[in-house]
Amino acid sequence: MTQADQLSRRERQIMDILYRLGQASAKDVMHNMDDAPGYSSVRTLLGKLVEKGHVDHRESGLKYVYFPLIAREKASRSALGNVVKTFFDDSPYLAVNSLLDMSINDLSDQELDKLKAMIQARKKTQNDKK
Amino acid sequence: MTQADQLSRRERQIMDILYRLGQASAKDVMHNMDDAPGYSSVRTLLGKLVEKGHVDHRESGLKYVYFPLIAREKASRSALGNVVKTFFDDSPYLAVNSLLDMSINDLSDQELDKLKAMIQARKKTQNDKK
DNA sequence: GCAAAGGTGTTAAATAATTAGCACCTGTGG
DNA sequence: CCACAGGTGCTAATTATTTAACACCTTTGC
Repeated sequence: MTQADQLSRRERQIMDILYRLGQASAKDVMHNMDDAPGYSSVRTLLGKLVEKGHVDHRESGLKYVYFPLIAREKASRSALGNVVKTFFDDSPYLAVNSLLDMSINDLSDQELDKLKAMIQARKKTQNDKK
Repeated sequence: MTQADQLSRRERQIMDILYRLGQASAKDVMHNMDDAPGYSSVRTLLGKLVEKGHVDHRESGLKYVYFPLIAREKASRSALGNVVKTFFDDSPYLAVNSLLDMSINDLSDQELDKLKAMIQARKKTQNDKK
């Protein structure tokens, strides 16, 4: 059972915002929801996430700033893995394929070169192991 | 606001299963949840998803088989896009990078070759446009 | 024919999520 | 000094989600 499966609708929404921003005050979170509830509600939700251990907060001047407790990178792997499993028959190849396809206009020549080099390196590694 | 933001915890869980399996009976769905509620509950949830227009069903012999109404490919793009936005600063490059990195052992030499070729083709297209 | 198995539709209850309200505390500017 | 702005903690009510139960219908095997 995955992590996100434990969270309610609003809780996930907020976690995503925290991962996107890195950290955020209650007000920040509210302003980043396009169907935001009241300020008070957002605060309650954040408190619940702290209770559940998904989020922590520190004082920043007069207010609190909240941030995820699971590192962004780890969470990103998990999220990516779920998408691959759910929509790409657990095949990273198909996922990369689709990702390249849908972002054809967002990738610079330079980035494409780097990806090519990275793939080449992977091949080398595999061959070494044989 | 994304599609999944409208669904409750259980509803998303079920949608994911339907996308993973392509189609499924209520019993199939239940057996694919590792924290499954009762059979009756699953049926209610499925009914709600039908009501909301996310899912349809057809008779298959004696029972119903449910399937998502939004095509898998479209949904996959959306899901992938969300992950890129949430965890990779909206950069497809970083996402592909990470995906290659975490699945190094799952990609065959052949697949790596195909990806390389695909990237090469993308570069060509870009150059042609200039 | 008829009981058992395995579906369905519908309804109602319990639980969880979501929202808002109020009292309080702390700097800030006049 | 004191009112105001902008936070916080806590509590309560509403609403949505989640769950289960019951009555019924259809096929299957004896």
